[in-house]
Amino acid sequence: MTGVFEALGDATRRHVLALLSAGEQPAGAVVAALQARAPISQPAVSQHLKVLRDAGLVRVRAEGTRRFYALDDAGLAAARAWLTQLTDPLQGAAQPLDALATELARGRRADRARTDRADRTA
Amino acid sequence: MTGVFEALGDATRRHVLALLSAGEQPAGAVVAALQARAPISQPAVSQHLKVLRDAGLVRVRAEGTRRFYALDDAGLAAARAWLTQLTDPLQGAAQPLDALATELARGRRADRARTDRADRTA
DNA sequence: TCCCTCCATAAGCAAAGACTTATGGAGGAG
DNA sequence: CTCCTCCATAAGTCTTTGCTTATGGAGGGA
Repeated sequence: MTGVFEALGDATRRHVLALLSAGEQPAGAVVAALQARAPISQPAVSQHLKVLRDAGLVRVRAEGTRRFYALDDAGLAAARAWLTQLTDPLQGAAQPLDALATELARGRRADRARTDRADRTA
Repeated sequence: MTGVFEALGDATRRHVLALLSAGEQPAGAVVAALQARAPISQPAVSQHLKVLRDAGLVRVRAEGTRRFYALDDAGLAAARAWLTQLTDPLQGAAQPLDALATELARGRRADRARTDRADRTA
């Protein structure tokens, strides 16, 4: 949970998150997607994924030799909560409900997720 | 509007935003508050305020020789919107309403030092 | 077994950025 | 006008960090 905004501060990492918003993906797919946009090496992407992991913004699931990355609501909810609290000081109680709602939405989408294009504003 | 998350990526700048969440403050007060925490020079704070300004996270109001800084919902709403869109792709239409709601809350709080707030995201 | 693919870590480098001191303009008080 | 306070910008230093190439472990297929 440390360094959530530090992790979000990099455009490449935000692009990774946007990619994963389309659903769970193996590290190799993330590398390929980023390289389709700008030249970047595999280790560089791996390092970015580590930062996102340490920040609690993504989580990994190992399957054979592949590592599947997906968004993690732990960090995302933390970031949203901090921003919300900035303007709405006592929104603390409503936060868990909001987190639950987005979690449900994410899980639903993850089921039918496919190799769509994902190019959100970064 | 460019560089919202880059601006949020620095802990000192986030501390400035937290300070301003208590209400509008002159630059000098921000400097004093930060120096009460860790040694930092006045120009350093001024540079941080510039970054926040360029990111649309704060706005300035000149009064005599003082510059009063306050939170700006332009950047804050943009950040929240990006995070929300990451997990809830279809929330695009509801976003403006949310921004309006927090804007109203902010304005109300600015009038009175302390206020109570309820509901939203039922 | 050997090899090949997938991915993470190590080490070094170069660009970005956060900090410093020095300076100067703008506005109020005397 | 003169001085003094408040604040922003300039210039330079030093740390941070994002990138590279090199390497090696883990797992699957032959």
